[in-house]
Amino acid sequence: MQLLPWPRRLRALLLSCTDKTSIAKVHALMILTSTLADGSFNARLIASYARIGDTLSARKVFDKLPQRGVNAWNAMIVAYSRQDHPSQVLSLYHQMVADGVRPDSSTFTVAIKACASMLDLEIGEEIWSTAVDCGYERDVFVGSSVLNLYAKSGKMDEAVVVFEKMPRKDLVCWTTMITGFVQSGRPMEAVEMFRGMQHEGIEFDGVSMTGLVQACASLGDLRLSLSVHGFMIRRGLRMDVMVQTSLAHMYAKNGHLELAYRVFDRMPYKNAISWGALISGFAQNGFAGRALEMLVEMQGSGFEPDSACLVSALLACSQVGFLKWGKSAHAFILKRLDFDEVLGTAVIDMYSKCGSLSYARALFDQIISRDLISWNAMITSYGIHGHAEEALALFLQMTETNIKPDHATFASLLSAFSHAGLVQEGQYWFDVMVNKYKTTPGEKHYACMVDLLARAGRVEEAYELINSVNTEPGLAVWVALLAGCHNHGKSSIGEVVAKKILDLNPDDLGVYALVSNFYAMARKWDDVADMKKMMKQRGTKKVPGYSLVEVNGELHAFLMEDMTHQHHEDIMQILNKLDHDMRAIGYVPRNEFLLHNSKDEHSFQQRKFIKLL
DNA sequence: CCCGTTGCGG
Repeated sequence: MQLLPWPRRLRALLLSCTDKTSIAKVHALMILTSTLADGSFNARLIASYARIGDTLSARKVFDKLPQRGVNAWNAMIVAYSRQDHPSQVLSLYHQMVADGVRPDSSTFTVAIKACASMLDLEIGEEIWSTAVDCGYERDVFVGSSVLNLYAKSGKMDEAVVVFEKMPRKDLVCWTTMITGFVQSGRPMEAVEMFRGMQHEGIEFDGVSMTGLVQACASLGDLRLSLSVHGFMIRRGLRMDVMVQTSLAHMYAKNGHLELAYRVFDRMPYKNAISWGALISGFAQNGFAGRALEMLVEMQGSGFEPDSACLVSALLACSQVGFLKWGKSAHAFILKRLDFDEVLGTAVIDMYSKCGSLSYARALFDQIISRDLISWNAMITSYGIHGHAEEALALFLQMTETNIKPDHATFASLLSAFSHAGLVQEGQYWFDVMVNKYKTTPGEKHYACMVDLLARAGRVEEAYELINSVNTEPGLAVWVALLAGCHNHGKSSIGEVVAKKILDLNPDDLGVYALVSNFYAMARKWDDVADMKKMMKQRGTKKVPGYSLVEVNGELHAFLMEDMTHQHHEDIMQILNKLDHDMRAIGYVPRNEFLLHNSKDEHSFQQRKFIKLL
């Protein structure tokens, strides 16, 4: 065997080390031979410790070095970056600059990546400008890192400026732009970027394809999705877990659950995220039972659900008011997972939607990590349950934190006032929102205000409010106004509004029921007949509304004219008694809301639904 | 030669 000269043997030895003891032996050898003083070798030793995840030993070597070259600094910085410690990366970067060591391409790349992961645009831009001063403006690595910094900060227009100035754009640069556009909610531009990359003759890989698939997912265009899927099969792309999971999610998110399941079922290797893609798909498309079933199946297959899976499961429980399962999901989280903002908010939302407002509030007060959406969820909960004073109290408490209310916060607050019928308060806070918080009111806010005024019978004022806005209001606003017209006998405005609603051609049966009831109130019998006809046509295509009640951990579903419940007789008896008692204290039922159509088909679909649970 | 892009959730 031919002996290599000492330094080269050391390098080969270090590369072959896979555990701490063998690295320590080479380390000792380096001390003996004084090789540690060599800037390129001490960096390799640090990198070796870092590669096996032993950042602490790497740091010990680093700290003991008599003088540190750029490679030693880089090795240590990369070690922290690998361990996902961006703040350590930045602190070392600053120390290095203070020590008078000139950073290189690798240093800038990793330092800017650290800023991107901490969403610190300001420091990132500062480092970028230092990099430009040091002559790295045209560097692909530094450049792609900067693209990612802008992308993660939601500044895609700035990213485009940098991107277009880059003399050489490689696969990673294009991919960063594609995923950046997707994450900024601009999927169309992501698709255009992919086309641009193809046009430049740069071959795609699994990562860039994942970006394109995510773009398809958020566009929700089935034809595009299918053609992209076909394209990757034709081009023989190696399908790894990530690509397949993103494909399954693309179909699942847009309600094509059979297609999603087909992709999922054929995956040779699955992980918790793949399961999560399917569970969220079922939950978000109203298949609560299937979502929960999959969570159980997942555990049966030996996978530990992660926090995203539980968020979807909680959403499923919220939708059907399944408190028993929601509670066990909560218990699972306490036992196995850490509460973050998302998970905490999902549990709060579940308790609230399952009727346990006090549990929701107790949890809200208890969890440490609360962000904007957590506050919004809690304020919404009070609003839904009709507690406008509590909603306002919470809002005021929120203004004392450093979390700033956004458009959704005000939408929740205004909706709380509208549910409670507090007109003056609603108007006051609408004014505060516009003038103090400089929040431009959107569709939702106008819908709340119109609802608020219309419920109070101030239909003309509501109508004026709509007309004072430049943009054409959407369905929700008109519906709120028409409900007011119906309840307060305002025929003339109502007729205009009803026509607006019908022009929008909504696919919600309840909306047609409202229009029909309005016409009945206005004694427009021909229009009532038209509405009934239209509802009958559309009604057969839609699953009807139903109520779910949980008793002792079991869900019971109820829908019109369905007599399949095992305690049907008893329930009817109690309902009749309640109806009698209510009438006795002055309740007048509003029968015009009742619909009678295609009961047999509905009952059948309902039974199918119950089976899924 | 190292460094940059990477799938599910409120």
